[in-house]
Amino acid sequence: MNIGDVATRSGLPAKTIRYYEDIGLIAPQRDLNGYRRFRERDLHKLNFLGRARALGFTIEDCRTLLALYEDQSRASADVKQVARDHLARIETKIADLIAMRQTLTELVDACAGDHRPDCPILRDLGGES
Amino acid sequence: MNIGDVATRSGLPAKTIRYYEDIGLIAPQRDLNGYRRFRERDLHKLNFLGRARALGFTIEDCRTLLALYEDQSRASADVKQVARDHLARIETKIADLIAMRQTLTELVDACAGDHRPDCPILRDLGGES
DNA sequence: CTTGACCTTCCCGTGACTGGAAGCCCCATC
DNA sequence: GATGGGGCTTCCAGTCACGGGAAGGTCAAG
Repeated sequence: MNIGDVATRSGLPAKTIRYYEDIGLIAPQRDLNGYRRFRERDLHKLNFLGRARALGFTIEDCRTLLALYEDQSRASADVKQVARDHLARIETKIADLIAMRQTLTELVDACAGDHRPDCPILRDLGGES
Repeated sequence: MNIGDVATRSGLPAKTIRYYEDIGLIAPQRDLNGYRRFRERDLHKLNFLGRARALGFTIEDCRTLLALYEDQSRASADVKQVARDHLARIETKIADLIAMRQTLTELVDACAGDHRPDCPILRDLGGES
């Protein structure tokens, strides 16, 4: 398979796949003409990466997870720890965003949104609340 | 006031304040020695920016909001639109993160987290669900 | 006069790509 | 055999909102 084929089959842009090779996540072989040649195993790894990235894992998390994936003697505790740390970061982000949403919703609701210049949103941002 | 003073009083790092000047959000005067000289009005703007950023507005949003803030003939509808667009982006992010949290929670709960290699998290990422 | 805190500019690095330029390769068609 | 178009290659630059750190000027206290 060439890069276009695995791009289609993995759903990842070719650019991203090259990037993943650059940073050492995958190591496809090369044809004599210099083209990358991907095997099923590479495609499998790319799908793994795509799923992990979709769950919000960082690239470094992905590197760790891939290594654990390939290590038959891993302990599931190690995997769980990575996932739990990530989950904690997500919880924090959600909480931050919900706080923003709360404030923003209040401000938007309080704003008349008409042709007049008076605006509670700007008053709040300006500290004149 | 020098940059250190406004940094303390606005809660923004000096680096950030210089950056805001670089990109044209503020325009403090200069002393003869080249030091930036901030007036109350600059500090006020910085506080505005700090609050807007804390609510997750992008820098470009901030530029728009600041311009509206200074424009006495603005329409509050314009401000509201910026805030509503931003709110929509936040809602999307929250939804994405909650979906991730859901999946991750299920996977973490399903994982024994012991010394054994068998791991539902990796099985899922590997597409062997 | 020296010390140390503060200020200046400038450049590089972050994360995870994305866009684009310049150029090679391969296949099909005329 | 020339040509055209799509796919592949590398490399460089840009994204966003700063942060780190170097090299050097400035100021107030002792």
